[in-house]
Amino acid sequence: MGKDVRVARQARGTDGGTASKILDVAERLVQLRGFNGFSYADVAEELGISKASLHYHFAGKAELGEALIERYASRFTGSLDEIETRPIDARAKLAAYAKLYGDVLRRKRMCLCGMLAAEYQTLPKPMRSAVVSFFDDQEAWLVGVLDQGREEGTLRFSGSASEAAQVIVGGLEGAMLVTRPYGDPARFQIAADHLLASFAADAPARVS
Amino acid sequence: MGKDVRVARQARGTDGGTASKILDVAERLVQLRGFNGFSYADVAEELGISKASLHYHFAGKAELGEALIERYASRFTGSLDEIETRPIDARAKLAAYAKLYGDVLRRKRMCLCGMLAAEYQTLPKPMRSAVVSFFDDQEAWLVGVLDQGREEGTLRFSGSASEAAQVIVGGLEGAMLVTRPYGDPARFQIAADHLLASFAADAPARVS
DNA sequence: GTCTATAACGAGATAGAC
DNA sequence: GTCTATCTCGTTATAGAC
Repeated sequence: MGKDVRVARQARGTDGGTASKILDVAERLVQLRGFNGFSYADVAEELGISKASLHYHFAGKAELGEALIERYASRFTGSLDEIETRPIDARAKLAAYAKLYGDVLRRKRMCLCGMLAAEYQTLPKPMRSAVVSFFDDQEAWLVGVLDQGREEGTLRFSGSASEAAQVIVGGLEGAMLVTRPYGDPARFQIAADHLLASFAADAPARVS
Repeated sequence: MGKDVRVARQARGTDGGTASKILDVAERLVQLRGFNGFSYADVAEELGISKASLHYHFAGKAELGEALIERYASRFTGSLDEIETRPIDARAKLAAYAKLYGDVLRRKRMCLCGMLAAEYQTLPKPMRSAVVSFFDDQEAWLVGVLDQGREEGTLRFSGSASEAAQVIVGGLEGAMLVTRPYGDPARFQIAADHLLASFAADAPARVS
């Protein structure tokens, strides 16, 4: 493996190095407790290293936060690409998309960017931009699926594909948000199924 | 006005006294920044009083938080009662319900309990219970409206009314959550309209 | 009911040795 | 890369005067 690849993986926190482990722990803590609900001390203790070492890898909490979103978004993009490679129709792609959210919830976590959306007003500017970009990316991918589904006849919706994509992202994030206090994944599934059904073409259109 | 009423109003923060003003400021700060995103110092400075005075009215942040949810839930219940008095069908009641959320969002705020749901894992136990109770109350009211709508033929949905209520609460909370970073209320409205339409009976049923 | 003062703790961050 | 030690500041909370 060339040095460039190694450096790139390290920067992205995809290898098994310390930076990667820091991101793993911090990511879980943010998804569970929020960006304002964890500290460098929490991460350091869990990894058995000092707070000072954290600052070597990530200058400050803001930079750590940026790296968290970047890696999370990158992984999500990877999952979306993988779904695109499957020989399935658009409706099934939508179901696979919803399952990504369900997988996060089954690990007792909130979507990283959904959590950060709640804390949006307290975030440093670079993190804010990254959160919005995450949602933009999600919706751009969904627009492609929705257009495909409308063409092939598996999906049906009124308004623009962009609007429909916003409805889907909001619906899934909200289902995660409200489900977590109840600790019952079935609750999420009901909302997700309803949402998907409201875009399916195999039932008569209902959204005027 | 009798002493009992006065004491009760004071306890609930519905009069214009100091406790009420503290709740007003704290409520806005939590809805904007989250429970872990504001401090006693923030509230004290805005009101021009000392932090120590805050502790006279609310022993600690946890007690302030409980009082916040209690008052918020109580006001919300009042709004639901008011909707119930209107001579309108269930579908219109559902639209009025969604408008309550839209009103919050137009003030740039997140639903108090939606915000607290994100921070759920970091909340003191009494606050957690109060948050869950809030959602339970919302859904109980919605169940009544949904049953009415199904009987009178203005609403249509598959599954139990309870499940439908969960879908509605999650959908509205999620639309608020994702809309706020964009600062565009129209985004919320699109999601809310879609949600309402998916339960309306004037279009053919689509949720299997 | 409100104040000043301060305690007690935790947060993010830095210096400099190893 | 990682450490110990330290700094500075913010946060919650309390004591006690007025």
